[in-house]
Amino acid sequence: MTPSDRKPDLSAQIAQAIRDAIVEGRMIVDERLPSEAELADQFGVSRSTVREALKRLAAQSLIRTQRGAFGGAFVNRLSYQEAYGQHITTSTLLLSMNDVRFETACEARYAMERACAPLAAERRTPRHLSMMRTEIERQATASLSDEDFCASDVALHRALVDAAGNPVLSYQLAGAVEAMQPLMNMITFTARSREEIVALHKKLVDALDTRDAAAADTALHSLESYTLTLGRDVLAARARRSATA
Amino acid sequence: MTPSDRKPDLSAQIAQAIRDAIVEGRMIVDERLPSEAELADQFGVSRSTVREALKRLAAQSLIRTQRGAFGGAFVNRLSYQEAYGQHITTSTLLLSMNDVRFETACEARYAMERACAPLAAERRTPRHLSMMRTEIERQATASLSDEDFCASDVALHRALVDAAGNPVLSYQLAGAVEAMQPLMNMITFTARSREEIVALHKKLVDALDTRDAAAADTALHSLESYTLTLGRDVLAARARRSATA
DNA sequence: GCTTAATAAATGTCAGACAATTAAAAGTCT
DNA sequence: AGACTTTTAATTGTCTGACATTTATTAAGC
Repeated sequence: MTPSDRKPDLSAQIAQAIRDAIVEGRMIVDERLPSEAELADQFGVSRSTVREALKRLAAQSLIRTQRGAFGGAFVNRLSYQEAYGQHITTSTLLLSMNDVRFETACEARYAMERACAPLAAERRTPRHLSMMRTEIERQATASLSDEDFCASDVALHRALVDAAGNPVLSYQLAGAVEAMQPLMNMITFTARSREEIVALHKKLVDALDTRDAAAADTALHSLESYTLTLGRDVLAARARRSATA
Repeated sequence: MTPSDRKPDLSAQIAQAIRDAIVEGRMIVDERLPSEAELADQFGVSRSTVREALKRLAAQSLIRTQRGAFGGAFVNRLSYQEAYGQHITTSTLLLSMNDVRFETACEARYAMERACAPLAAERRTPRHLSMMRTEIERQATASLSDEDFCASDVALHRALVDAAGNPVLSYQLAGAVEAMQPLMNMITFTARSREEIVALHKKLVDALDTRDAAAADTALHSLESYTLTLGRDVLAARARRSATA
């Protein structure tokens, strides 16, 4: 009855049928799907329609295709790498297209980072610490552009997340952290604010170094409120500009 | 040189080109893409190839299509609803296909839930509390199947996440919580274990009711370790069975 | 002015052809 | 027999052209 529940395309229906089979485990990883011609027969549609369905599934990394004899479409083992990529694309678009407030995204990001701070404090390796310290040094470089500063910030926080040693957590948080980058990029980081951030980053790494979960939590809270202040200033300045213009 | 860097299909290349335009903001929401025929001209390919590219984008909810005169493909505003759906599908598959250990998924899930507990304690409305209490009552019903018990568990935890009042956080966590369900479904909940879980759920809701973030955190910690125990028992039993078989 | 019919633009689907790729099978030479 | 080469068959990738279906606009008729 609603305008959106009209029957979808044949290719969408077929894609959904195969997707269900994969998600419900009726088809297992690396299993070969019937050839396009066979699928066309089975579903009673043309090969073009089947191909469109398969392309939909390929776009979600559910299948991969191989040409040639004994080729075909195979159920794809979804790798963390592929899942990361999709999650980041989706999260970035979700934020940019829905006018998500800076405060909201910032809050979500730091809430999630705090979630992995205790685990990171427990499990961080020397490699994690040195990676984070390398980024902090880079951030102290005066000649760094705002964009590069942001990128380094993301790299540091990514290291924090990875230090928790839980790939599922890393996957889930990658989207939140990376998707924030475009929002962060609109901030102009003054020399003063960079100093402040670098100091807080140092506190954070030192806390992880000494396995002090509480101190790490505090550092992240400080970082959140400071980032929030910076973001608010930018938005306020922008609002003033548009009011006078 | 690696086997994977061979040039992808034309339809994949075209999809990527359009995807870049959308992600980078060169095409804005609700903007109409050229017709399939025009795109075929522009890219110098046939209409079929263009269609396959568009289906890829549609599978990611990046575009929607409308038939008829003045129809065509339009840049789609990615809704939270669509993003949820994709995130859940991806997360579920990632977990089921990569032999993620129960412990890992469980840890990630509760770490993220604890992240929103303080916000939920602050912002929960009476509606959230009553929703959670309704689910707890249902969980105390002896006749409930294991599957329904799990579903109610997910509903309760979903309410907890939503109580944090941050849609971005809700989106990110939906995947983690829902993707756990298949793993949880393998657990047989005895009457004794259900009592225990219901008691912990009550503690959690009471903590939110009194806006006691620390108590909520404690309840979630207890829930995590208890869930972990249940999961480990199941896995141990399964290991015994397969050893004797 | 309102209703209805024609129109045109677009996507959806189909059929058939050929190109490109690739693993297996068959053939050939030493 | 074994190593190398050629052929073959299966399968995906791409193109062309046609027709069906949908739908907003336009025109016609009353």
